[in-house]
Amino acid sequence: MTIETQGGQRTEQAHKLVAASISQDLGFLLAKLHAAGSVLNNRALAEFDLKERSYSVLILANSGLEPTQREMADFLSLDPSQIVALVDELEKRGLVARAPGKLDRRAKTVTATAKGGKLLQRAGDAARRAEAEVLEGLPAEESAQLKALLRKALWGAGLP
Amino acid sequence: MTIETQGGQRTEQAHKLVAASISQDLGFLLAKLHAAGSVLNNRALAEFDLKERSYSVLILANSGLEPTQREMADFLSLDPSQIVALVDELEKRGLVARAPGKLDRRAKTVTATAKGGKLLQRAGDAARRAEAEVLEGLPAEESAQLKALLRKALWGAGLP
DNA sequence: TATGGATAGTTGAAAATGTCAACGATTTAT
DNA sequence: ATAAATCGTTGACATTTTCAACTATCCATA
Repeated sequence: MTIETQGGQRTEQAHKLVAASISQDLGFLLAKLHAAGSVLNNRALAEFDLKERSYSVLILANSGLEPTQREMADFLSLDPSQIVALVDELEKRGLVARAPGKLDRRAKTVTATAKGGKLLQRAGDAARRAEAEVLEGLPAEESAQLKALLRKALWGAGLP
Repeated sequence: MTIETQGGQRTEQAHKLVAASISQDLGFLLAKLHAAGSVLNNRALAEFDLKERSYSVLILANSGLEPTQREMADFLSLDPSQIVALVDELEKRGLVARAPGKLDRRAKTVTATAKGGKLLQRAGDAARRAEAEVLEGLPAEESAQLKALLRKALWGAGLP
């Protein structure tokens, strides 16, 4: 993810437009790095028939936190109906299972199956390689710093 | 953009799922902060009948760099056909003008009109306020650091 | 404890976006 | 001169987003 190379192929020039003031705009920077990262992520995950979305759901399902679909929707900033579709697909493939909420029978918790956990392990490796590629312009310390700042912006100082 | 408040309305709980490992994933963090920011940005820009996209195009048109549509598409990570639609709309509103490229008559450069420049000034104020809101969890120095790291990840060390 | 109002998941339709192939006009390379 | 590539544009198609409605369940309270 820097200037001249990306996955081996030449992809984007150091652009004259970098000089424009929009290069100081947080939203633009987030969108652009996210767009670049999505390409690499989805490319890496395609091997496992996953996309960023389904990968996220699978991670949450495998977290041990027994999230409900609603919690996933809130956390992933997705509409509940999109979660339905994503979980449907993962469930059909035997990677996750729905269970009625223990406390609330309206809710359904989603947990990864053993098969889902195994797939996730391999997919996670690929995703981490893709992330490393996105961050290849930053030394390790700065990568960690970037992620820490993003977390702090989202959730404040206290949390993870 | 921290935990309990956003634009005055309560919006998202400090979520139990923050504990999941996906909170360490760059793509997820970028997507989530970008999603949160987009809501605020678009809300702020609606007053001027702009969205993030058209706002970006207007900024580039007003940069003095006389970008071509192709350059804009590359820089904004959009399909050229989307630029056509965005420029069409801004041109119809008298905010930008197309001109044939001086060197290359296939290309068209897009520049902001005086009217476009004025609107952009006001819209820019609103956008900056929205950005400040997204970054309210970070002290000024860390906000600057975050943006610097994003730029470095995108374009390497040398640039802006 | 029964009733009303909220909430979880689901479905389906409508709107907005993204992706891609084709075309004419031009440029660039041979 | 000709061939191959590039720019903007159009239109078709797929994917994603957004939203309203519906059932089942929960919660508050009269």
